[in-house]
Amino acid sequence: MSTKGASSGTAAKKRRPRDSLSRDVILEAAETIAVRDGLEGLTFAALGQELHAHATSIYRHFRDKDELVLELIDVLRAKSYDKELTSTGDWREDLRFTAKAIHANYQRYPSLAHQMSVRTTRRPTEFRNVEFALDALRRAGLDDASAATTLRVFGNFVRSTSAMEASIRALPDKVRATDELAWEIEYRQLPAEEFPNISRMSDGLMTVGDPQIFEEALEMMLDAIELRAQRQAADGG
Amino acid sequence: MSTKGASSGTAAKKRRPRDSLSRDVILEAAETIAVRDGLEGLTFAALGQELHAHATSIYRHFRDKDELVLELIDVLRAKSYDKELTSTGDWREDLRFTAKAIHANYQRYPSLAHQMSVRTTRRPTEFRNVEFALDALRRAGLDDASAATTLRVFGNFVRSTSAMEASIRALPDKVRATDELAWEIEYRQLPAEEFPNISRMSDGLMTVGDPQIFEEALEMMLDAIELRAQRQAADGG
DNA sequence: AGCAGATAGTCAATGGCATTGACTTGATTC
DNA sequence: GAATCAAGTCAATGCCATTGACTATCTGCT
Repeated sequence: MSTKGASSGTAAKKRRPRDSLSRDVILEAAETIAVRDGLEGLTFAALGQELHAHATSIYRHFRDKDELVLELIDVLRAKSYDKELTSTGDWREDLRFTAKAIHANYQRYPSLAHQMSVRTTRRPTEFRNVEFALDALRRAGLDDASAATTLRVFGNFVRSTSAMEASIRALPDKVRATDELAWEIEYRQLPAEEFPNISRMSDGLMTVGDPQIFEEALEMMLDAIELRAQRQAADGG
Repeated sequence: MSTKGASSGTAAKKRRPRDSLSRDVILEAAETIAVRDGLEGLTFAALGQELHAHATSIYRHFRDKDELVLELIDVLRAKSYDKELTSTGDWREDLRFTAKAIHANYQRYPSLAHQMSVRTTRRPTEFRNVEFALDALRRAGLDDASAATTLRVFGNFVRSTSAMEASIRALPDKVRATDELAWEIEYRQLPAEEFPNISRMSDGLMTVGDPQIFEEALEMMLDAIELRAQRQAADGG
């Protein structure tokens, strides 16, 4: 009944119905691919296939790939942690919460993490988080100027550390294996006299992707913030 | 005289003399290009041109681009900070020194920084730095286990923060401008009642590439290490 | 109803890129 | 001085983003 007869028979090439494509539809497909194949798999060709559309149709909705990826990142963030953001009253707990949310989001999409950390730092959609964190820092006892500086320090720390951890996870297994092998081989040849510390602590140094590291680092950062606040209180009083 | 007569006349295509290519020669050319055009400009074609050789000749010396880049990174690091590494006796100063050396190196080659942070973490060539840092941490008062953990925390922190700062610097100007514009526009529309902290501290929040951030973060990390050592001493005694 | 224009999908082509396999050349060795 | 083998070269492949021309299809207008 519809336009071009042969829609029933043997896999006829159909033109996608008009207006069936949109930013949202495309972003959904992009997410599917990104989750399945990572950023490397996210090509216009793959997108076209996923959408049963011609690859270049996407250009009707996004200027270029960068625009698409950036918006995908925003979508994914919104999904993960723009929801509930209510203070517990404990500034440490509040900062810990935001940090872990970012960290978790980066680990969920490892191959996007680097872009997230580098392009996302000043997105308008983050105002709410910035306000929340600033409030926590004020409650920690920092004055306005220190809170602003510390926010940037803390934000950079959380983002960059999370991104690096994720990026290492996102490396192809083969690459990681090769990298580790190179280390192993030379490690065994280290003279204990020249490298006493390494020799003594060898076990503690090997694991790299350990999620424990982030937790430890986070607590240390929070300690440092607390210390800074104490010093400021001492100065002021 | 030489082989194929016409070497004098109008720009004859010469074959590169045998054995005139080597890993070192290629890496030197790679460095030239990387400094001039960044990692994006470092292609086999560009390399070929720089070397007056056919692009694919390089495959006789490196398995693939990854191998080349990785070795380039190693060369650059060796140049920057494998030289002098003598303790000042002050553990804080020693850790600060290594951190700043890494940071400086990353900023010198911004487009390589991300790879440096992700691929370099366990290179055999870093044993000397690891040993040095571990020694400093022991002198700070940490026991073996804590020193090992803290080293990883500190190393991750330094590398990732430095890499992120560099990566942002390495973004094309156009991209950065666009990103900042988006923020600016929405920023002006924020209701001060809903975002009191942001509104009050606006000035302190705008600058992103500020090198001050790294310094602040570093001192905070060192504070945290000191605190940890103090706690450990208190526990033990 | 029928036409004009615009919008959204499609298609074919381009140019950049890494990588591969077949070739050539020249030095070394017997 | 012929065989050999490594090191340069060349042509081709395949993946990728991006562009400009083409073509349906929907909208509103008369």
